[in-house]
Amino acid sequence: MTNAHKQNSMALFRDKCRQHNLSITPQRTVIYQELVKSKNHPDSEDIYRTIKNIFPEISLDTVYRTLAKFAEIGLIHLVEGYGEAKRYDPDTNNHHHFRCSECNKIVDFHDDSFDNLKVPKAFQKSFKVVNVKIILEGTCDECIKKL
Amino acid sequence: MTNAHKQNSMALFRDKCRQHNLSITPQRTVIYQELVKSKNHPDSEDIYRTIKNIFPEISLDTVYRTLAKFAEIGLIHLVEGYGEAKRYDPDTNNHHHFRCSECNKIVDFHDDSFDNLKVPKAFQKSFKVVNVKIILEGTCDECIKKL
DNA sequence: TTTTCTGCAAATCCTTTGCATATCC
DNA sequence: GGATATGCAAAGGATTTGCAGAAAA
Repeated sequence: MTNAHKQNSMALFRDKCRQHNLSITPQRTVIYQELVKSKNHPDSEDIYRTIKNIFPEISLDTVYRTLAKFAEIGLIHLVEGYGEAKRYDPDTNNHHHFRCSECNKIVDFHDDSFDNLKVPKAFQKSFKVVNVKIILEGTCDECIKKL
Repeated sequence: MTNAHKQNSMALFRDKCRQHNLSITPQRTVIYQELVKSKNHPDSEDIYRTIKNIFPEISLDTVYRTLAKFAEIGLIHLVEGYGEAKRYDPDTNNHHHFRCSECNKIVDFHDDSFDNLKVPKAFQKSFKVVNVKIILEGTCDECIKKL
């Protein structure tokens, strides 16, 4: 996160909380601060461990609840782990996936422009990229009808 | 999976198993057959439930072990759920992620060509796509040095 | 017959939930 | 003061593990 973003982040935090009628508690404040400082896309345990030092009475499930809530209101993003079970695909040919956020259905699709993406040069130099995974997220045709 | 693929799939299964010195057991055979038949990217429970009818003595952890093994040798792909804890990102600006398969580190990157992908027309018609998630998978600079 | 796999049960890891108390607005 | 959040403890779901017997190469 850039410095400009860091400076504004606490204001963003307060605005977002007010918008969604969330109380601004010391726990939430500290959790958000730690998250903004972090560089490694932490999980709840990571945040909990860090905060314990400066806020010993905080509980792990508050961290879980708070991070989930932050993600729900769009203050932060969930980048790994969806709480879902592992799901498998017997088709190993090149294709991509759409996942419906409502019913968790996964639909395959093929698209040339998605297949031919060039990995950024900065990565090719020092990283070995084996796979490019693309997931479209949204609402599927059936769920649109239901809503 | 197309008919051509289905016809070849059992041969593929046997070849891959032989290549990796895996015994061809009834359990593995049935699990792979069910997976090929499936259309919905099933999880271990789904496969287990389906197989129970025709193979009542199979155990759930065999299904878990088998699917993990199949994915390991590249016979099938893991498409959802990484067994990892949920991880969060305080940066809500447009960017993408690289994840190291060795150390699970997640690195942010920015790239215009990735930002400007056009969602396939077939999807725009009947699906509502809210987000395009791109994850590069591979080995990071530090882990390359270690290996 | 030697290696590999399976089934069972127990354990583990991540996460959620119910409830009483404490805190925020 | 009423709504909301927290902490604790217990429960839950998904997955893994250790081990002994069974099946594969």
